[in-house]
Amino acid sequence: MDDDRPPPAPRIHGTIARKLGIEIVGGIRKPGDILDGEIEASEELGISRTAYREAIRILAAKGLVESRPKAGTRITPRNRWNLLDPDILAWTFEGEPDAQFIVDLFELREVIEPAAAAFAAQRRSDRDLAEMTEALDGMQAFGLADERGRAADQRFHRAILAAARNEPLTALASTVGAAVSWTTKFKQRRRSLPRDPLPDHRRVHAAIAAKDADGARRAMTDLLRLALTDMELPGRE
Amino acid sequence: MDDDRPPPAPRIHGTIARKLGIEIVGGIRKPGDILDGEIEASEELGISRTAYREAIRILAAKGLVESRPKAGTRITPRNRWNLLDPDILAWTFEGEPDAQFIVDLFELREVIEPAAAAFAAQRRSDRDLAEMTEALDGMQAFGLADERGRAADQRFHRAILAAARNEPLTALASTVGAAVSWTTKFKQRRRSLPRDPLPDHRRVHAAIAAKDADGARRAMTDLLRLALTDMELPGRE
DNA sequence: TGCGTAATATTGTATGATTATATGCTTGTC
DNA sequence: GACAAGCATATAATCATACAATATTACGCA
Repeated sequence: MDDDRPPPAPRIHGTIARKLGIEIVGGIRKPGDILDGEIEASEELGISRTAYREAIRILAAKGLVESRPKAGTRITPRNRWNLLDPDILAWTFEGEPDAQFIVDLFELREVIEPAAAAFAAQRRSDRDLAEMTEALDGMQAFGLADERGRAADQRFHRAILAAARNEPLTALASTVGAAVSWTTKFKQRRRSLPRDPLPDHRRVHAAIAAKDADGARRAMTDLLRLALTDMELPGRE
Repeated sequence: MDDDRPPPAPRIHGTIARKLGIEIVGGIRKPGDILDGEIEASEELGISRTAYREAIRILAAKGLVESRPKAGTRITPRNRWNLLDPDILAWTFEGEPDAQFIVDLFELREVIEPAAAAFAAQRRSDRDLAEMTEALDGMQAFGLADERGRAADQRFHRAILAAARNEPLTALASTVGAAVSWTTKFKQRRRSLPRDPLPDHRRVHAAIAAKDADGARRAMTDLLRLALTDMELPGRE
């Protein structure tokens, strides 16, 4: 089921798509803007028109741009963007994401993850639980200052979504993962790691292990609340 | 903010991407399968290699396939697919979606929409409310047997998500919309329209109008429960 | 049997030419 | 002066072909 195949080496079209994507979600290019023509743009980038066009196709597939003959390729309004697309999310955090966006993302997590934890408590297999345990141990062993520790953190949350046995829900894993990784990055930038997040995680784990759905839901809600307040972000409005 | 521009005329790469996409999500082509080489495939379809490649780029952007030199283009495992992508969702419902998938989608709605309704009750503008009112009137005027009535139904749910003032949440609108439209289609196929769904909707509307967050949450939960039981789908497992 | 190495099939990239499309202007009409 | 119809044209869409890069596979060697 897992694919241990190494990720393909980066190709030009992907590289360009990423570059343009970052510029778009980062606000350097705004909705309504019209990109340069294919010939001009590809020359400017020093690549062929073929590669450039394929990059545009990628962006169009994610709803970032829309191109039509004679009119050119223009950036679509934000509400047409597939904000939950893993690449778009990654590109968003490549730059300096809007504070409100992070708050929104956490709000979404507070909707998704407690429910997922409750489902997971009911439906988990022993293998799911083992995966969570392993991830938690990884967090403890390395700490969130270490890259491996952060990866374990993501693995924990991902394992819960997987254990919920709901495919569309699982598809949100990358969304959640993006928020998770940003959290710790953000906190470390502020040099404020006031609280050890591990006990919160252990409580969630224990509830899922005990197949206590309501407990898992509550524990996950607490975990998220605390994580958000730790970030000391401005509230809504 | 809305874009009243007519949708671009269908192009070849989009058409082919759609065709292949439907075959993939429909299970005709399975994860691990390797597609024919570019030259062979494009000849078979009667198109140029360029157009075929752009179609593949679209599918790759949505996580359906992955191509590498010498190895060919292969269909990725399901857990890599962006199931929430609007196109993938549409393609899924183009064929005969798995019953379990529909159940999962409703489960996701039961997580998302009640929370969205609660947020909407707190944050809605008068304009949001007017949009919901209009949509509801449209449902009543045309009924769900009419295409315009179904469109109004989707508009209602979309308006609630929009009123929740949370961008990532709003991005799930197409996901929810797909489930909404499928619901009525499914029910009508069974020739069973046992209950008028309008009162359920009115209750949600009233709670949001009154800025009653908890009431909105409950009303939406009820609405979804009833809609699901109406479909008479088999339960989990 | 294992490892290194090279042959080779396949995708990736580049270039140039042609076609189709919708825009925006121009013209004509009221 | 405003508006509608029609056309010229810029632009993306498609096609065709050639060449480069890459990773798999098979082969040969230790």
